[in-house]
Amino acid sequence: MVQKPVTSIEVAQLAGVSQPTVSRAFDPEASVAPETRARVLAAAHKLGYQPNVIARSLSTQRTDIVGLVMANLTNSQFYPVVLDAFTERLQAVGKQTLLFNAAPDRPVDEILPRILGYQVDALVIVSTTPSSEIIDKCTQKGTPVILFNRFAPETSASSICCDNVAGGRRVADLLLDAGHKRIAFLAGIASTATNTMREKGFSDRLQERSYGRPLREQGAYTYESGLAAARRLLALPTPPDAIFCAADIMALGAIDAARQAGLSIPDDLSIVGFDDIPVAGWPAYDLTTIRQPIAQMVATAVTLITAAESNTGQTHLLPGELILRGSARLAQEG
Amino acid sequence: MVQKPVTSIEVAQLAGVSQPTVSRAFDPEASVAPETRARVLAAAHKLGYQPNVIARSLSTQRTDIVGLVMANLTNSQFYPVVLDAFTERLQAVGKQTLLFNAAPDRPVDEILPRILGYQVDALVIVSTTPSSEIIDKCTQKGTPVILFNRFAPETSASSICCDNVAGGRRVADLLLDAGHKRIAFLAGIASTATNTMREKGFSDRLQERSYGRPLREQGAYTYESGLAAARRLLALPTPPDAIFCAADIMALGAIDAARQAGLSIPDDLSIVGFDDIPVAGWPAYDLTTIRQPIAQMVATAVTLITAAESNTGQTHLLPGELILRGSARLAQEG
DNA sequence: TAATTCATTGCATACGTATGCAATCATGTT
DNA sequence: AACATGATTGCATACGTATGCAATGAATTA
Repeated sequence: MVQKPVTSIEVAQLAGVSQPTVSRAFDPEASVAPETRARVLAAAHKLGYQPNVIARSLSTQRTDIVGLVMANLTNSQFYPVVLDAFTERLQAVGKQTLLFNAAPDRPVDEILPRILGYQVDALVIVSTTPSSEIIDKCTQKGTPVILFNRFAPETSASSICCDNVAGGRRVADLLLDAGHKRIAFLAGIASTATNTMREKGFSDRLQERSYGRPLREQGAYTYESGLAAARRLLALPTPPDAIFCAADIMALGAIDAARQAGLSIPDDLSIVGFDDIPVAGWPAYDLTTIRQPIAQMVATAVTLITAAESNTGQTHLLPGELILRGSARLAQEG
Repeated sequence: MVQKPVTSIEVAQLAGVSQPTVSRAFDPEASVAPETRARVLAAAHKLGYQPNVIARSLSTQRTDIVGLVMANLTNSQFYPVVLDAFTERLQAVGKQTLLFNAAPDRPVDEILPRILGYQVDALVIVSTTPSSEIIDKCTQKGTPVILFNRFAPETSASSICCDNVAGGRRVADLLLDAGHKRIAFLAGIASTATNTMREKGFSDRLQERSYGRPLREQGAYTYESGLAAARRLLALPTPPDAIFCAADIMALGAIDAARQAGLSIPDDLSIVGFDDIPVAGWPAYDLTTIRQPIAQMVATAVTLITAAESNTGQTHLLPGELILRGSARLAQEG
């Protein structure tokens, strides 16, 4: 038997107060006599009353819901970690996460209006870039847009990124310092900002140190694509002695490709990734990589969300950290 | 500059109709003259009007939001796949996902009331079991509760499970048929239903075929725990020649432990997992396992959610599928 | 003691949409 | 031609909570 929902009115009747007083009793800031509040809360508990957040939202014009748009949940092994961090941080500040799955084949622009219908307090978009028009539409409606690991320079959206350029440069130095002579870049999807920036930092630094252009193979941010691209590289007449992969998940594929080819890592081939997903630390892979500072990135995002002032259009660049493991040769000491 | 939100009233004025007519124009079932609807939709488009789902919910008593409580998002590699499937299926039927992170150290019971405040249409609880009291409280309030991969027999919650017992039995047959003589079970967290059922099916079938009790080591549904537990097993005076792991993620750790011990898989040691997470199919692991039918499980859950009648307390048991790969020896032919 | 201040509470109403009911009008029926 | 039928539409109101404002009463001050 479904009982009809308990409202603040019934609590008010039981406690012998008015409905607004019940409302105020649940607001820590409100001015309510201590014994009144106690009486109301007791009545609420007795009736099993739970404030209706939906109704409150209608009145306050705030939902405490953050829309989170995410693609690639399954394959990346990176975004589950991001999602975990987001939900936890948001819950900690009393906000909830409305999750939207951006199917890879459909443009984000289609689902954003639906999300706006839920009156989310903010919109975090991970690993996809909506059109500038739709971003500005959201902002005009008062919904701040935060891009995670993407850029949209000419828009009103804020961006939070790992410093991909610096990371790429750091890897270039690592490989050159170790004395590598045939260096390759295994690219992620070419149109993504993460790939562009990482490749740019990597190539620029190689050129600065007069190495020239690295070999290049195209991957697609999946294990399988990394495996296949690495095989192509290793089948070259003169295969590379070091591969920088635009993401860990592809680096894992590259490691397996190298092992299948009978190569020893890092003696025959150094492999470096980017992200530091959990598997990268497993002894089976022991992948040298650039760690994205997920905790700080998420913390920054949550700060932007909770900040009263609408700080739009900012870009926050957080430094990655080189994690030295066993998959890449190091410079000879002494 | 934040423009004030567009409401159905303004659309009505522009279209020259009443507010209720605007509301009806957005309801495909409602009786509205075609040209009226066209005029309203045109006005809505012109103003950038998007129905306020929150306000609608207050009126209809339905939010089209499904609460999804999830633990272990990061470590399992299994639940991201489930989450992906859920959000996609729910979006396909016009529902959204409000995601709650059940921190491992905090009981689910604490966050359920908060979720109820959002008036979710249904509550899906994955990989955690709330108390019976709180389940019944939800059901009484009209919120159906669906447990995913958990049981709560004496409650009003529905359960959707892979047939873990049958899966465990199937693995027992596989290992016995292959002629294994020293069989071990690497357990997940002992209090979970998944572990209990898998172990029960496995042990029962072993006994039915008069093998006796398997060796047993305790894991915790993480890679590291699988690695450590497998090491303990392999350090025994007479180590096992086959290990059934309660979850793939632990099986991966077990494989790495075996390799580090210099063992060859499956010649020296067969390893079988459960779940069929993406990594299980990678050539580096090539793990024989029982695949959980995630798509069907999620489809069943969504059917329960969308079904008009409140079908509570049912248990849906879906069969897993044995995926034969290279990590387990097979019976000799002929 | 009278005046002032402040805390507490209730009243009235707003938030944006959906829906039962009645009113209107066009169409078809006898 | 009078009437029945059915499709559209508007009116009034409900959904549950929050908040500006006024009213009340107690406490403080002169």
